[in-house]
Amino acid sequence: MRIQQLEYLEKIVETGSINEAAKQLFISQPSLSQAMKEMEKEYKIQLFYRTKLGITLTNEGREFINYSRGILDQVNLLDERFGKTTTRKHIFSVSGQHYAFVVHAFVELVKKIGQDEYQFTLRETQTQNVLDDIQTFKSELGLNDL
Amino acid sequence: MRIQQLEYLEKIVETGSINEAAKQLFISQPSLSQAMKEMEKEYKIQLFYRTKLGITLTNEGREFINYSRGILDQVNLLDERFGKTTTRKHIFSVSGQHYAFVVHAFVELVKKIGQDEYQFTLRETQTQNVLDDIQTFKSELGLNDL
DNA sequence: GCGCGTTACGGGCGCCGTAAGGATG
DNA sequence: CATCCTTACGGCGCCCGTAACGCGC
Repeated sequence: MRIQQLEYLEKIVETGSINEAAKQLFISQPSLSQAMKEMEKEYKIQLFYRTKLGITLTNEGREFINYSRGILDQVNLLDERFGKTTTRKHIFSVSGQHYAFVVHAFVELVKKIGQDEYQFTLRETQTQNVLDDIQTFKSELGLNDL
Repeated sequence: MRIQQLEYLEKIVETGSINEAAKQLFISQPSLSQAMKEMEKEYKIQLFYRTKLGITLTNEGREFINYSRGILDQVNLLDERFGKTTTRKHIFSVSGQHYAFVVHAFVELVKKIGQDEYQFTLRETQTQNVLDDIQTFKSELGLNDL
């Protein structure tokens, strides 16, 4: 079992959907699905009922995530004490309209640079908001189709 | 950070030596050394003072291992609840005199079979004890140079 | 057909082992 | 020179991404 898998699980429960969780975790949906399968196999339990409207936890799954949170809480304590997040990160933010190529390029950038030194933010909004974000220095980069 | 790395750290502290810990963990000493370096780099801390007589924890290292134990305790709770150890494992034990080739073959076996279904034990002792172990069914296999 | 999750498969990175190096008693 | 740890380097396994599939609305 990897700590990462537990974090994945948390996100899935939070969103109620493997698809949505995968987007927020910046990984592909099959990878996430497989990661959960691995844990289910490792502990020989079933975590979710898979339905067409996302997923719901089984009773075992509910119990499992309680233990999982105990672990993640301890991990967070360690990370906070030993400066995983204490060092102020540089910020790089992009505001733009919703286009697949924007999201894709942004994800690729995040993966290439890594999140050790930078805090990345992508804001998907409307034309005028993009202009405002740039004018107020809320984002470093704006994309419009004007 | 991997849970495995924390378990490695525990063993090193327990034995006071990277060399000895590596033997007990069935991994090579450089691998273990590298695993600790990775954590030190990840959190930008120094865990040990490396001396010729093994290692000793730094103050930061002492604090780190306290957090580490908090995590491992939670992990153990989960493992115990979800049957990592509950299913009784088959036992395969070997008693023999201390020979490098015996240790090597044993380790290779453990790696090949895996520790999911079997509980492996290697007893290194003297000729008579080997005979006793076999006679009392304490071990399944004995090796002597008679 | 669209949206959800799964299965199949190839590639790249990371962990481990072997070998060689450095330091200290 | 013996012991302990580190550095260098190659291989294999594992995780992820792309692609194709199954299934229900």
